[in-house]
Amino acid sequence: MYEVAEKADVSISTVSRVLNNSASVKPNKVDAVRKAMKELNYVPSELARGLAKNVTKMIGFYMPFSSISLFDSKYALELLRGVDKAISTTDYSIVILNEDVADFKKLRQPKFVNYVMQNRIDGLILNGIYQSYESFPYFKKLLDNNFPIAYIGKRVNKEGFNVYAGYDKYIYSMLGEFYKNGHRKVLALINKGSLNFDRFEQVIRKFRKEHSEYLDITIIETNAADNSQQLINSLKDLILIKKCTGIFCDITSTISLILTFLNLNNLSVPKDVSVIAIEHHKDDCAVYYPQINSFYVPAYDMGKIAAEMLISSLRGEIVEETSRFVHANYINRGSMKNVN
Amino acid sequence: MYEVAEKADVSISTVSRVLNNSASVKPNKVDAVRKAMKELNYVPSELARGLAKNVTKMIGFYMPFSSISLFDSKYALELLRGVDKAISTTDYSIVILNEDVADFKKLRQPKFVNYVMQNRIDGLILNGIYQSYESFPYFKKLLDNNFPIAYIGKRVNKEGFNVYAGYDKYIYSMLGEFYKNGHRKVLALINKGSLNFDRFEQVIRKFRKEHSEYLDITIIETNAADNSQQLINSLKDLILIKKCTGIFCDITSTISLILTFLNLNNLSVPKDVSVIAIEHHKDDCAVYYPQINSFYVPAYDMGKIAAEMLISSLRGEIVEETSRFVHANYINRGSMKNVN
DNA sequence: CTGTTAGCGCTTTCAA
DNA sequence: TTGAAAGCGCTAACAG
Repeated sequence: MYEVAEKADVSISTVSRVLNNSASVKPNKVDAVRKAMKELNYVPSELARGLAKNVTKMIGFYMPFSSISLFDSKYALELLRGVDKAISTTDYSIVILNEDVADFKKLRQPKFVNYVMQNRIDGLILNGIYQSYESFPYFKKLLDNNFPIAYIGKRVNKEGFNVYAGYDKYIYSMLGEFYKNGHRKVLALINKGSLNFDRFEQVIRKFRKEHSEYLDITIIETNAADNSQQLINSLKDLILIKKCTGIFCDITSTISLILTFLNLNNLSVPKDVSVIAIEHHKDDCAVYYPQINSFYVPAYDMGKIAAEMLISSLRGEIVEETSRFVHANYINRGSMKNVN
Repeated sequence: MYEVAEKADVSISTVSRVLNNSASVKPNKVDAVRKAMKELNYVPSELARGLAKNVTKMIGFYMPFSSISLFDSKYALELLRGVDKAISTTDYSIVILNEDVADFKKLRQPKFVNYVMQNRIDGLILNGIYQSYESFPYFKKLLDNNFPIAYIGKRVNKEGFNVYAGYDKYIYSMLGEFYKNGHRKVLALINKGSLNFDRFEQVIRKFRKEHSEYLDITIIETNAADNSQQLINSLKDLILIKKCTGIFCDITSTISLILTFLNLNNLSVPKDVSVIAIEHHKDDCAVYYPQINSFYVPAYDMGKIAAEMLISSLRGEIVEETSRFVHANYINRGSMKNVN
């Protein structure tokens, strides 16, 4: 910077002003500075800038740890892909605030808290904190202090920005699909990392309360890392013996296995078993044979929207809608049979 | 920091020394400082530290842009997952240096160059630069300047660290599998984002030179974002009309479609068509029905190894092996038939 | 072993 | 419209 100032025959303050458009500078000096910057191949240090301005041009992306890592979840990745899309056109970058479980125990507070306190990030994008009792209080505090946060999930506060797809709502609709098509015994495969176990059960209770006939739902927790043998055994029990006529999968990664299993047992979809899944990427469930009905939860869009709201507000623009709902569309591909 | 110094009744240098273990400090003072830090809930600013020490505790992850984004590629994500695994147990974080194509044109140099020049990252993990003629020169220059880099791909220099799976080698083996099982007309589906198009053709040329009978390989470029109709048309041409007896997929995402297509046309694997794919995640090809043979390229391990080498060297440890080869295992699941 | 002091590279009053 | 100077929060000689 000194060199630039020298070469352009001005003071470093003027260089700074040119860099930031922060005050009026005589056009000829502006040109001189620009020229000098070019010739010297000058790149300002964001670090020093950050120190002076308390700004880092970094956005943290955090998910509370669970049995699975951020990168093990297709949903999280779709979210991140959307965030990345929005961020990559700006001068901000994404920092992955992924957390080791051991770390958490040592620090006794989520990684994102440290990053905020150290002024290493200007804003935060969070997912799933609602479901994490360890992280939630810290999140709430940051929110109360008006730290710029966009989170994916139900709104919890007046502060911050959020995007949500209404999990309770589309799960309820899903149950409704089975119910109205006459299914009364359904198997639900819930991924262990999804953190939504409790909410799922809640929705079931609500659904039962509001419907006359009993909907028998057996929940199996699946684990991406697990050996598939365990799942196969469950399928044997519940499909072959208990005769469930419907299957719900909350992630797509188990679908192949299910279809293979049914195939091997001479059962077909939807003739013998109806299937509904959640897809976080459009048409992920259309690649199977047969194609599978799904609720499409547009994680990519959600991440993108969250990031866009955050960036806008960071730039000082006013964001009118601080809470955004995205609809989870039900896509009928013929894997649901009416058994009445 | 001042407050801590005051509270502990020492100077800020002593606080700094305690923080960094940089010099011997009297135990009782150490305790006093530690205590003051706790009480004040003091968190040192990595930013200021970085400015003074020229260190940021950040590792950049970069892939040259191509038709697809980093987050659209399963391979890249597996890599990143491995990197994350290694990084998450350290005090470093990953910065995603994803690039917008428009950005690149504006800056006229890859994003990672700016990050290095701005001292925003301490090290760099790169993938696929070998195949990118735009990024390669910059990469080479950084390497020559001994900037800490670990890259995935063929070794190009004495400097830096690299991990490679030997693309040419396992592609050659793959061709060999088809050849020795009597296949002479094979369809190869190459993902457009993989950047490996040229290398693939090179390997074919080499293979043909070294084998007496002609291996007829038709390459189709697939595009993850594309409508699948185009691929189906190609399959009709090449499988139904040209009667290719083998299919090679370099990514798993097209497998479902292929199996569905074959199924609809009353063709079965491996009776009518033999299939080999590349899987970047263990047993990804085992979920299909029937299961598909694959070369397992352990992207997760590769990312992990790259990150580990980089971190070790950043910590000042000496890394003896600066180049690591990981073997791509061929897994036979019965989707290859001998047609002799 | 410890305090003083001069930076790291930039921003931002404050005067001029 | 511009320059001088005082920081941002920390580290690293240097001197004692």
